[in-house]
This record gives sequence, C-alpha cells and structure tokens, in this order.
Amino acid sequence: MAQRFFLTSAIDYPNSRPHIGTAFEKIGADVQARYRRMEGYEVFFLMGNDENTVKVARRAQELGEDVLAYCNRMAGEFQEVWKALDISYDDFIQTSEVRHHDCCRAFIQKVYDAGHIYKAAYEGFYCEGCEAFKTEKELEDGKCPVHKVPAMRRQEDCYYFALSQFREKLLAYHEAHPEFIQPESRRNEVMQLIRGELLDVNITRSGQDWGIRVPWDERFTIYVWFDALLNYITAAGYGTDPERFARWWPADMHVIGKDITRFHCALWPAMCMAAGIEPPRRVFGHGFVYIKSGQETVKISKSLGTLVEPMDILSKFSAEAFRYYFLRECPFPGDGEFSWRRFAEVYNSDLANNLGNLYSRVTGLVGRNFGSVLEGTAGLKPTLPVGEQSVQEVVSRYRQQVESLHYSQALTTLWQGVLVPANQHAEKTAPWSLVKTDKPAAALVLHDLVEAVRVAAVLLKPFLPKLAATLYSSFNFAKPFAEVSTQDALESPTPQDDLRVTAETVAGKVVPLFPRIELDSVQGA
RNA sequence: CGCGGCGUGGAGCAGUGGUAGCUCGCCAGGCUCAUAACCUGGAGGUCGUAGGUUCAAAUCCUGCCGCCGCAACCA
Repeated sequence: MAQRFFLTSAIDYPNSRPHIGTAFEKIGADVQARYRRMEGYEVFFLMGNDENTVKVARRAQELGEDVLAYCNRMAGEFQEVWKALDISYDDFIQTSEVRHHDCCRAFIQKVYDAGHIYKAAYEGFYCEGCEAFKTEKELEDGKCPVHKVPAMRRQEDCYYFALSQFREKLLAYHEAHPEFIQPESRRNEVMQLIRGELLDVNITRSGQDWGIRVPWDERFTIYVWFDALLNYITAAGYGTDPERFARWWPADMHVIGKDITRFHCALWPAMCMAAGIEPPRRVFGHGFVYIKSGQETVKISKSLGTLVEPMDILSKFSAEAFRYYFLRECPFPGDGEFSWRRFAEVYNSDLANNLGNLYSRVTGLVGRNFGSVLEGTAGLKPTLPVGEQSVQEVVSRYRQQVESLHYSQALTTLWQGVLVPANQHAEKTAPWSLVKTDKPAAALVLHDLVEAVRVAAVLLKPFLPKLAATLYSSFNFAKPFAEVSTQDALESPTPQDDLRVTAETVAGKVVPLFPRIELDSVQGA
C-alpha cells in the first residue's frame, strides 16, 4: 500500500494578482509534491485562495463587481499562473465555496460545544468608515489612515477562542515533536511565543456581510484567520466526507511563509486539539524573495513599484528557467533576491552553458559520428562519470536535501556531483578525437556521458519536470519516464538495444534547450 | 537589558573543533565536439569586532558593533 503524503501551501488573498514571492512558495511546495510522487507516495497537494476577508470584499466593491464573481475571476487568474509554472496541485480551494462554509461551521460548532469558545466584551479603537476595529499600530495620530477620521473607543460583544488554555498542551506537543517546525531556526521563536503570553483570540466580527456566519449566532462572521486555517481540513473532507478525512488527515506538511509560522505553530494546533482532531505533522516556514535594484534590496511592493509578476519572466523565458532561478538562487528555508541581471547570469552559466551545452555536445557527437545509434552498446551497462563523490553519496545527499526542502543545496549537489564531472570526463576522454582512431572506444565514452544526462534527468524530475522529460525522451531508454524514481539514478540500466538518440535533429544537431541570454538585452540589469 | 535570527574573498552561498570550500565575476593557458560553450591553473578572505575556553575555533563561551524579522487580515 502506498504511503500517503498530504501537502499544502498557504492560501493567498486574491486582492491582487500573484507576484514572484507567492510563486516562490508554490514552486517549493511543488518540488516536494513531485518528489514524493516520484518516490511512490500517494500525494494530495492542496492550494487555494483566502477569500473571506474585508479587503477582498472592498476590492470587489471598488471594481463594481459582485464579490463572489470577483473571487472566482481571481481564482481563475491565479490558477492560470500556477499552471504556467507547472505547479502540480491536486485541488484548488476557494474559501467562499460551500464545502468550506460547511466545514467551518461544523468545526467551530464542535469547538464551541466542547467549551473552548466564550462570549466576552472586546474594546478597542473603531473606525466608522471601515466599520472595523483598528489596532493602535494601524492608527496615525489616533486617526484611521484610510478615512482620516479619529477612531472611536468602542466596546462590543464577540466570541473568543480560549487559546491560553492550550499552552501546556502545545508545549508538550512541541516537546514531543521537535521536527514539527522547520527550519529549526524558527523553533525558538515559536517556543518563546508559547511560553510567553498566549492570549485568547477574538474569532468573530460583527456587521459584515461577506464571510462565514457563526452557526449559533448568525449576527457574527468568523474571523478570517480562524476560517483560513480550516481550508486544510475542508479539502481533506472534514464535515462532509469522514472517510476521506480519515484517509488524509493529519497533513504531512504545511508549506507557508515565515511570517505566518506563529499561526500555524500555535493557533492552528490548538484549534485542532480543541476540535479533537490531530494537529498537522510538519510546518515549513520558507524565506522571502526580495528585489534587488542596483545596490538596494527592497521588499516586493506594489506601491514601491518593485512588484515583478511571474508572467513577466515566463513570457520572456520559460517555466523551467523561472523555477530553476528561484530554486537554485534563493535558499528555500532562507531569504533570496531577484534581479534580472542575476537571473540572466544563473540562466547562462547553469542552464545554457553547463546542462544545455552538455546535452548538445553529447547528442551532437552521437548524431554526426554515429548516425544517432551507438552500435555495440546493447547489453552493456554504462558507467556514470563521477567526481569525488560516488553516485551513492550524490543521491543520498540529494534525497536528504530535497526532503528537508534545501532545494538550492540539492541542485548544487546535482550539478557538482553529475553535470560538472560529465563535462570534465568529456574533456579528459575527448571522444571527438577518439572517434577518429578508435570508434568503438568513443562509443563507450559517449554511452557513459549519456548516462550522466539520464541521471540528471531523473534527479531533475521534481525540479524542472518539462526539461527532465525532454532530456530523458531524447534517448531510447527502456523505462517510461513516468515510472522513473530517484532509485533509477542509483542503478544504471543495461540497455536491450543499442543506445539511440531519438531527439529531433537537424544535420545531426539538436535545438538548444536554453539559448543563451545576451546580457545587454535584459532590462533593469 | 522584550524575544529571535544573521554578519565567511567583488557578488551569492556551504562549512558546528584539526591545513577555509562551491558557484558567478576577474586574469592566464588549453581544447575546438558543443549554445564564443567546455577543461586546467591563478589572483582575491586576519571567516563583523574585542576578549575567553582549548594542544587546536569560522566552528564553543562572553561583551560590543551592524543588519533583519516578530500578535494579526502582510507571501
């Protein structure tokens, strides 16, 4: 029976289109999903949009659109981007969907019935214009920044979730599951938060039309954070499909931004405990992408004009180039930077010069000297040219790094362990000369070089799915690419037939996988 | 003293006690199969700083300096 792996990314606010920072998270989660599938897990990869917020309703109003119609339109736009990036999600949830409303109401009722929700007065600064409470931080000179009117002191009833009661349980849970929060550097932060003051949270809002109604008191809607986290169990079938829920819950990994780790590490597990379900198994808080312009590193921001949309890059290059840049250049657990200049540099050196060129020279040599067929290789097991590390070491490091979401390092391992040694091997054995003096020997060398391409294709499968497929299907390897797993990088197959280049060639040459980028042609470099 | 993280050659990173490593960039040479790609060699670092522990510290401890996060609708 296949092991299951339930993976989620954070759901996004659809009040603007996705930018490269949001895309960064989805790509990272996607690599994990693809890797697990390749390793034989039955994967459920969930993504979605977080729609039950005042901001979304307001944005729709500004545009004169019906809120629900607006949400659906945005969900379409988001998914268009995710598809263009080859994000292999299995389900896309919108929190305005009926299934989510049903789940939320069932869940909050359960928690209420269990006695973890109580009614009390909330007092704070209230802006009449926004019809919402403002934190002191949000106010400017005691005035609402949007409406420029003084916020009034106001008190009203609301419902609180008794988060503070879960302090001991949360501590015990984190003690028992030190691997719960990843990367580990965030653990202290979370522990500190729980050890310190853990306040009960106001989980309802009043006077709002958009949102999910509190089932026992319809005057209230559920506060967006309480509702948002529940998307994970909605999709797993909570409240609608108990069998399905039993199959998939608890989630194996929530991939989220580092800014919301506390919600996922304190509030969320406590909510689960309150409702009598298991908390998720792991939370991974990834780093942020910043924009580098000149010497300055700035936040991605619409108002600063530093917002780069995925489509800007995709339309100029490819999903593969996009994925590679962020996975290689920005360490997933930590922060990274984007600049067009850096993008072009990484693209040229790693993709065009190293990987792409290796592929070109190997297929070219086989194409022009051997008519695309390496006679005499049938029944012959190739030997992967390696450097200082053995294949076993390379693959084991790769596994470890991918499983801990250290993608940048995993790609370094692949390049240093397979691609660089292959180019070195080519140089050392010089098949282009050897072919003139000892053709069968040259064939063997090329057989080994093709093996490096095969192994690279296998290990790239979760990272650059389309490219990996192109590489792999350029040769007559027996095993279908869809069935290939990491194990296939470890064991060189013995071909039944002579090795053959099946990629389309013109005059013995293949089309470059990654045409070099001229630096001058790159904007904002 | 609110808490936490970070500070390694021009840039980006790896490296948790024992000759400081990788990629990019730069310089020189080689090769010419290949997308002017590839390969070899070189220059460039007192590992933020001041102390301490140790036979031995980028790596452990302490002070200081600098940068960055952190309770709500912000990926």
